[in-house]
Amino acid sequence: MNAPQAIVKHGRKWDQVLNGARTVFMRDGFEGASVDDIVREAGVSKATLYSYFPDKRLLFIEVAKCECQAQSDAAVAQVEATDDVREALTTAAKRMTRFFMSDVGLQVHRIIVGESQRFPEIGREFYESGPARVHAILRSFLQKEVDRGNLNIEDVDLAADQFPELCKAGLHLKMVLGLREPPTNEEIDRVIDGAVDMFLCKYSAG
Amino acid sequence: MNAPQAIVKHGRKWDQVLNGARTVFMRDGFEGASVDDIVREAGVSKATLYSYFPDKRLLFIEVAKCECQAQSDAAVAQVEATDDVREALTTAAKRMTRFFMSDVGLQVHRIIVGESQRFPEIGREFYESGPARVHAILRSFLQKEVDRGNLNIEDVDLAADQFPELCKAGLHLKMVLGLREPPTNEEIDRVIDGAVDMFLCKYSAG
DNA sequence: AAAAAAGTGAACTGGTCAGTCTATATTTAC
DNA sequence: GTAAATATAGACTGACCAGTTCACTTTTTT
Repeated sequence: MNAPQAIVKHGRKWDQVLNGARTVFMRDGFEGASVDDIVREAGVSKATLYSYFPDKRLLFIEVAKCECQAQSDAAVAQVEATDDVREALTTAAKRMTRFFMSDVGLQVHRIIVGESQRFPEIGREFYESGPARVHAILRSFLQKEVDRGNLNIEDVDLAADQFPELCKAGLHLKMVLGLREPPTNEEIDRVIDGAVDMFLCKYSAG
Repeated sequence: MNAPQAIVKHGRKWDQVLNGARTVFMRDGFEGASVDDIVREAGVSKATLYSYFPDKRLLFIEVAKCECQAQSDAAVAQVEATDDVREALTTAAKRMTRFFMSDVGLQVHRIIVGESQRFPEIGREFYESGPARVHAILRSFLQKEVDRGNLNIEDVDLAADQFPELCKAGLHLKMVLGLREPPTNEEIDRVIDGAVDMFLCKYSAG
């Protein structure tokens, strides 16, 4: 029964630490989370946590990177699988918007923005593993459609920046600040359709 | 010489306290600013500060409200003075974008977003005195142009949300996270023109 | 089963900080 | 000129918290 356990690069409690940290950081924010809370939640000793991570900040960066990569991968997967441009954009917008409005998405955004002053590398890691990936994928999708003659875009880079902003349209800021209930599906559709309509109005070929 | 000093609603040192607080909060953020730093900067004793404000949080709210009102008043003034729609929108966009990218605008945004979890009323006060005012003014301007027949907008509320988002277009997030230099005037114009073009492409009458 | 690796718990250090208090001084109002 | 209001310095309290250390236990490897 020498089942070849996947190489455990970090010792038995690595996952516990990371899961506990994710739970507490997402609940209490960076400053609000105490390391003692995290080890309690993780069911792990403080010494163990500090044997994995040199300090609280790097632990948080690890958590944020994992969340971001997972979510941004999911958000843009199979956008390129669709032939119809409107349909592809609508799908992408749906995924993006849902993530923007999700509890995890909002909380990561709050913490990253709040801490980016004190710890600039947090901001960079987040940007690279989240928004930058979305931008790159969107950019290459748009370029492909331009080459195919389906879209007519002078400044593809700008267009790839505009589309995600349109998907936020007022909702995102209000949610980030905790000023409203999560939007209904109808509200999300209204924003998404508005975004796609406006985007295609400007950039449709012909 | 009984010069009728303007009614000092708050004692002689009120302004000193507020100015010192603004300086330190803008430099160090909310958590990063210690009350001792603030009284030192303000040239005032700790007891004096606490005679004006019951706690640090309310002091910060006062500072943030002042900044926001001043800035959002300036940002939308005289938008309605122009007859040409494109010109009016371009002017509004310029003001908004400049504020979004200014040191004060970025820092207020960072602090508010970071602290809105712990102190929800901070988020509300900020929203009411900033974004909500911009939205209201923009909304009424757009409605007026619709009534005049210059614009054709089904959902004026949505449109008034879309326009400010378009003015951010990638730049804002990068600036908030400290990932780039302030944009040049050319970069700002590129974003603004892109925003106005797209907006009018969708909503121009006729 | 023995050795090596990983984990434990709890106490401890050194530091920070919000908010209070007191006895004293200065400014303003009458 | 006197009383009331306002301001002062800074010590103090009580709490919190990141990160260390150490003697001890459990798990894994061989």
